[in-house]
Amino acid sequence: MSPSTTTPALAFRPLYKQVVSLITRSLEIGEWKPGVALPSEAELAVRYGVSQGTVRKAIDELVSENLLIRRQGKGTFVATHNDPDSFARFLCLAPNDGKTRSVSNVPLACWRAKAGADVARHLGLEPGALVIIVRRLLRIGEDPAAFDEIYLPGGLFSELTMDVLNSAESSLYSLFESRFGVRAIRANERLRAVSADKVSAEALQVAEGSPLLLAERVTFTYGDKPVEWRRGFYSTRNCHYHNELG
Amino acid sequence: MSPSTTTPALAFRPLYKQVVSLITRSLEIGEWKPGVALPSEAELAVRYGVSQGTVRKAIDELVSENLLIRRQGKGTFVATHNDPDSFARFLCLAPNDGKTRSVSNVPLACWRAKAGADVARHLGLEPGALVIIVRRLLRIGEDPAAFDEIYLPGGLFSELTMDVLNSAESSLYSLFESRFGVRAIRANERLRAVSADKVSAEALQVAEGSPLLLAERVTFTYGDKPVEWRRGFYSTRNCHYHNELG
DNA sequence: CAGTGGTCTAGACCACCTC
DNA sequence: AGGTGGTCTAGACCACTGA
Repeated sequence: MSPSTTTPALAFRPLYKQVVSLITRSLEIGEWKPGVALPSEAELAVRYGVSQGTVRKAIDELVSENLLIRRQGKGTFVATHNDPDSFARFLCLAPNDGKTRSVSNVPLACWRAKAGADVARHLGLEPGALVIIVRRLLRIGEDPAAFDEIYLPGGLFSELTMDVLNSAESSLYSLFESRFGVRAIRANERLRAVSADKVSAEALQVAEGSPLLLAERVTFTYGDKPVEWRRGFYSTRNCHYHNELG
Repeated sequence: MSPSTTTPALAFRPLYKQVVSLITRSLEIGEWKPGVALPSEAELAVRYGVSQGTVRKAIDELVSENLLIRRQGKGTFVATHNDPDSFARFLCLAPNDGKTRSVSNVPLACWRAKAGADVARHLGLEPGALVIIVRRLLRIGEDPAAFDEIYLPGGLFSELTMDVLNSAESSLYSLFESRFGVRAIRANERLRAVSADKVSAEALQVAEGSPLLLAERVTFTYGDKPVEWRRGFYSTRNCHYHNELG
């Protein structure tokens, strides 16, 4: 893998970027499972035929993308949603008073349907393809905080049932990861303010017509492949959606 | 600046972190103004008595914090809100149809007042201190999209008047930077869904009671010093607030 | 103690921009 | 041609972890 043989004149691709690709591929095919340690930087350097510095730079990039986690003196680990650190990484809701409360997940329903045009587009499926729909309530402390309708591609989650949802003790992304081998990496969210319809008003125990925060989310796994489309209605009486602008 | 003399046993501080501090300080005191080029990495290495690699690592960090911008072959520049790249960096509103539209800023009012407990707390001022309050409308294309009430510490913006606001052609942060030497670096935002009161309904041309997105923002400059507290009401009929979760 | 990631250096060479 | 940032290397040493 010497630079001279792998870098055509017009599309220069640094060595460390190639190492990024190779490591990503290994993550993708499951060579290293979530939570386990990668080989040491020195070993990887030998494996890829580059210097340790180049491996470090590649890992730097993957750490900044939240695919890997470094722990000094221990090693470099594959990120996982089962970890306490990145447990509710995609949950932007927080109590107004700043006190931390337990978050609990209450599955309400789970059924199969054919994808409409909208859902199919967001999930990159053919219209009419099988999708699994999950309704659930999220409680923060005692308060019902979010009412979510979640659309999943049938091909990836075929074993998902109400029983499976009920047996899960942790977050949905954690369940997706350990039970279905689907790792959520990043997500795009769009927020709007809407009036509560009957169903969400009831679930969230607010008056029909109350203002709610509507969050529509597409979640991606490796290779920017969409694996979830979600509509969440957030009650912002006791909570808020927080965002850091950098 | 050898490591042995500058790193007490219990609080190890890497050299490059110290360089980060030194560069930040120079930015803070205005040694390098927004938009201009820093000395080359080699020059900085000499200046700080470290290797070029260490300077690079320091700059890497400042680039990732959006304080500096690298341009290969040209140099490293101080980030600025006047730049087309980072023009509306803190604006998360986008049209639903994805088409880009011009964003225009319509100042509505500007007056002085004494800070209430809330505002004082967010701005780190004494209650009763002088604050300047600005009301403005943001149009995206032709649509009124946001109605903002902005609280600024009187000490930093004493020259701010309606005339100044009207004469500004670009974003507010750009104005703060070039006219008042106050550089907005990052911000924390809290979102809620609320019902439109009379004033905001009128400004945004929606029915009173319509659901609106309320964004409360604290903006910080160097050293995590708060310089702005803002309440923005967003109409999400034609726009949405977008957020990327990594 | 040995193994891991983290820092720092010096030097070579490459890609990009401008004159 | 000469400057800038960007990549890559090899090697030394430091800080942290756990047996």
